[in-house]
Amino acid sequence: MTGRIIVITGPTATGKTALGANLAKQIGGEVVSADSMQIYRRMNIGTAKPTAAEQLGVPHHMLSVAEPWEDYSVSKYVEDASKCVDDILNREKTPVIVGGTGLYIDSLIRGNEFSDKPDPMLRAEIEAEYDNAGGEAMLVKLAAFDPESAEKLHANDKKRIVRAFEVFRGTGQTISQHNRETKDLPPRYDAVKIALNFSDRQDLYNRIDTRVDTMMSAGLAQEVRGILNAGVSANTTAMQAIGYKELIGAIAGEYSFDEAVNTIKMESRRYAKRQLTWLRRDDNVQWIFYEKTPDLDWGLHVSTGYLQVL
RNA sequence: GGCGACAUAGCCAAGUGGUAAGGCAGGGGUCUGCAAAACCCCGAUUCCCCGGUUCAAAUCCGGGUGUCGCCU
Repeated sequence: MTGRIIVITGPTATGKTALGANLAKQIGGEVVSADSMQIYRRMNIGTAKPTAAEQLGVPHHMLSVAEPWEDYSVSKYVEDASKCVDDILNREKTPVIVGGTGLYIDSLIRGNEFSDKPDPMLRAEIEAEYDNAGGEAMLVKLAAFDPESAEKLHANDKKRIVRAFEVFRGTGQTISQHNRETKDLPPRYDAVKIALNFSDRQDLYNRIDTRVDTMMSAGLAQEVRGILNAGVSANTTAMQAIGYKELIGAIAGEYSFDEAVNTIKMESRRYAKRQLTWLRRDDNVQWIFYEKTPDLDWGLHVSTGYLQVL
């Protein structure tokens, strides 16, 4: 039995949060965040995490569920978020997934199983092996047990080559076989995906730039200082988030805050571009294109229209 | 006004006689346990303009133009 869920996604700074909360309120649903960084507590300004006011009294799930020093990943997300979604469905309400982390959203919908337990020792071992042997040699070794993956991966793609070895050595099954099997399974949820974007890329970029300025005047630098003072290491995943890693350098005096702000804007634009690349290959997304600036009423109108048709 | 240096892609920049490095930005793409991450692909028929020397010029010569510096 698959439940009907709604997804509001799109690149950063397109107004997903506002549309998601309003839509959920309108249809009596609940929001489940799908944002890899809003997962973390203490990171509010820089992740544009919805404030209590912005949540409009609608229940929001999957926000601030981990500390910045904790390890978190897709598999944990799928595990936690699917519980939220199932619970909402059991209460006869509609889950509204809101966020820009494509991998999290797709994995949640498909109900991906990341069954094999992670073994940090094994991974470290394979990473050392990669560093010593080099990418090309590792691909040759990989081809011996998983030619399919070896062909697809680039020698420089250390992360995925290491993972291919890790899965095989840990489970005895190749990652390509595992992926093929999960792909063949029916999706766990029946989702209507709505993606927000702008007709003109420049409008998106302008929006991003002004939002970064807004974050700075809202005290992003203070937020970063506070997190560092709480003892969070700069090399955690959370502190590698855009806005945080750049400000850490400015706080350390490696460059000026002005330079940091410019870099944050640039990195955010590049991030938005990658998000669009992810979404464009998905034939199941319904797009809403804004002109110049997000239009909440129009977005609500169009998305409720999609819900009636689909 | 005089002297000197420099002019190469949107930006930075290598190349000083043999057929235009590289970096950044930008664009496109990949993505199944760190995903706001990681990885891949793409750019100058031409080097400020005009003429000359040469088999061959971004490279040498002459003249323009522009920018910067120094001097009156």
